[in-house]
Amino acid sequence: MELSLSRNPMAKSHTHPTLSQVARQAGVGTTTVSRVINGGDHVSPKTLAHVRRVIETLGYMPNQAARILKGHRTKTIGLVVPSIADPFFSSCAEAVQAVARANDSLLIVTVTANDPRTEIDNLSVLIRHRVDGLIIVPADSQSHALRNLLGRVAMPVVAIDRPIANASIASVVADNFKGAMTATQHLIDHGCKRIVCLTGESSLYTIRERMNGYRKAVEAAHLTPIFDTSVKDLKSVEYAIRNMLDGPHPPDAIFALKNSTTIYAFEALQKFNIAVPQSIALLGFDDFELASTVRPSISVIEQPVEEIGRRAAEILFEQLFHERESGAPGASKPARQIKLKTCLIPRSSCGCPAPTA
Amino acid sequence: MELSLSRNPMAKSHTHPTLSQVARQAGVGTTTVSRVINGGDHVSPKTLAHVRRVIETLGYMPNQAARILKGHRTKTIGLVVPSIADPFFSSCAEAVQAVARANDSLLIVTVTANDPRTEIDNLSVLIRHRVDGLIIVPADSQSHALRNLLGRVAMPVVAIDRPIANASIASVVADNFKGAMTATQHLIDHGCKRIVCLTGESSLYTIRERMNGYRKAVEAAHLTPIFDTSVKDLKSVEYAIRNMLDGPHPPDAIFALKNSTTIYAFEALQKFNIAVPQSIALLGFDDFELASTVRPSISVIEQPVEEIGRRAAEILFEQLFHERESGAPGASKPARQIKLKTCLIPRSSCGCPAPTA
DNA sequence: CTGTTAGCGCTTTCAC
DNA sequence: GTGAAAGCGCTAACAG
Repeated sequence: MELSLSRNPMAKSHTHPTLSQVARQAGVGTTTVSRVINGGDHVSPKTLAHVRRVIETLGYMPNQAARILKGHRTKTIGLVVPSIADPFFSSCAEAVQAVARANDSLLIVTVTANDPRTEIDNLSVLIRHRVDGLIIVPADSQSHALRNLLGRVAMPVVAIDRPIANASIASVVADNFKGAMTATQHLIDHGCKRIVCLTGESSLYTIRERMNGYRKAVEAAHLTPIFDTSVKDLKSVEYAIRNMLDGPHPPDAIFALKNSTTIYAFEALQKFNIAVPQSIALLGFDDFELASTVRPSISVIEQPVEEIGRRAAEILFEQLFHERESGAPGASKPARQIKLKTCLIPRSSCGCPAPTA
Repeated sequence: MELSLSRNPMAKSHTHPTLSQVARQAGVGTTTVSRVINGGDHVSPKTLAHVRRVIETLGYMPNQAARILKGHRTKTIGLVVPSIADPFFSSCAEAVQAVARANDSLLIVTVTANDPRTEIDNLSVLIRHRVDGLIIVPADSQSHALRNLLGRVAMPVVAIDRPIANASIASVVADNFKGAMTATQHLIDHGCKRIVCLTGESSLYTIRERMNGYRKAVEAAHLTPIFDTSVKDLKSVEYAIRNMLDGPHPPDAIFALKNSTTIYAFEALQKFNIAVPQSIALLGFDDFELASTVRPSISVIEQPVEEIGRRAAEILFEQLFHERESGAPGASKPARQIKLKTCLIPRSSCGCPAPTA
């Protein structure tokens, strides 16, 4: 130990001051400093003030890592999403971060691009960092590897947007099935008979659920389900629509199962000069910013995006809380599986009168 | 020490296994295990395989905190933004996280809602967590408190979107001034004489820069700058436009300085049945998803969003790298101040022919 | 190749 | 009220 250091603030200037440096500088024991930074109980007002001043002077900031090592929480939670740039997930993320902050925790975000490998990688990094809990949008609801990893890990996890099959892991998702059913029924109520369902990435849980909801409603009305799972980008949507138009039985409605598909369909319809909703009605799953601004305005099924993120985070911190209380990893109650209601927003593209708002 | 524990994997099941548990279980020293998890050099293939197996069995994951304590990097960087839900910042965030990942680091995101208090709070939490570096969108470019905090902190920082005044802190921003000038000039080239500039939050650095660019171009053409700094939401924009329309000298063009303002203006114009661009041309700063889909499509100045995030992150890791090399906190070179080019995307609303794309 | 040992910065008994 | 000392899980000399 070179005592000279303690007197010279410049010496290790590029390194953070430590608690013991503060202690030495203040002429007190490390315990006292520790007490001061943890609320200052059981410290005489005088020492308290003095130590605080030294802390201020040195610009001391406690090193979280050291605390963690003593077995405490890291005050961080991990959020694993397919993409941050996607408005759906970024809104979720915003909500999650708000709850995290309210619980005095930080949010670490990683993105998977829906790749299971990347997902596992991200998770293991987060586990190494000992995040207190995890919120995850599973790339593959069925993944074995994922279920195993999560199963053996000693921390609360909640899945959002897509549940994790067969796992006792809490989840918060939108009611995709019912939402799609409502949407389809609405189109049927408008008198549509040939409703085409444009899916996109039909391997995803959410899309499959929506497909099922659509099928259910269509069949209940004794109509024929018509799927197009080939669509992917603007080009493919244009191609698909062009084909239908030229076919023997052109559709009278399009139900698009995701945001981007809805927009592509809208653009294609616009390009082909098809009157919406007169010739073909359009309804999309998931709301988006300018849906009400374009002409005609686009009717959609809205998901409670922000609520999904918020609820998930709340459940996570609840679990964290119980875990602390009961010592055990609180697998006590069966994991909550929450399904949030969606909401039909009728605008013009389905045939409803334009909202006066 | 209760030796019994070491033999019984169930004993502390809800706690992560430690390196020494692995060592004991494998019948080797801790150093060996440490070597194994750090690449496995200088370990006999046999021991290596054996230890790996034990690690696998126990589901051991190294505790980052302990490593950090040994003076190593935390492999985390902090990103402090006004909001994650905002497409601009979420795109930045996505880019930053990509670079972080490429550098084997995690991204911690916190949001300030442009509140200086919250900003300082967030920063100090991040510093406690000893993030390796910081990327920040300063709420207030002028803030003293911010400059001080950042100045004394022992880690690289780069500001994005808005620089930090008077501070030797690297920054990556768009060339707002030139972008606005180009935009205004373009409107002038279209023959516009009375170009109204709708600002919104005129206290922000970016907005002020854009205002200056607008003024410069307008004055160069011997026209009169017309600002409306009052606009805030759809209502206020409608009100402002209504007023101008009813006034003695209605404008022939609107230059909106931010995304939401552009959209509000578009909606107001639509609502009042003003022909765009024939009666009033419209040009916005910052591109947005459906700008090309609405009718008329909206011309905008596009910012290299993704590049801003990427460059900032790259600079950060560069600094991190140099810091490690030279030991010193690498304030060697003067901080880089990067200004990225913007780009005019002419669509219909300014009077240009609709792009054929 | 492998193990022993001394801390990293902090919290926490347990004495004083 | 206050401090000494023992670790938390890991890495890094330094011996064998």
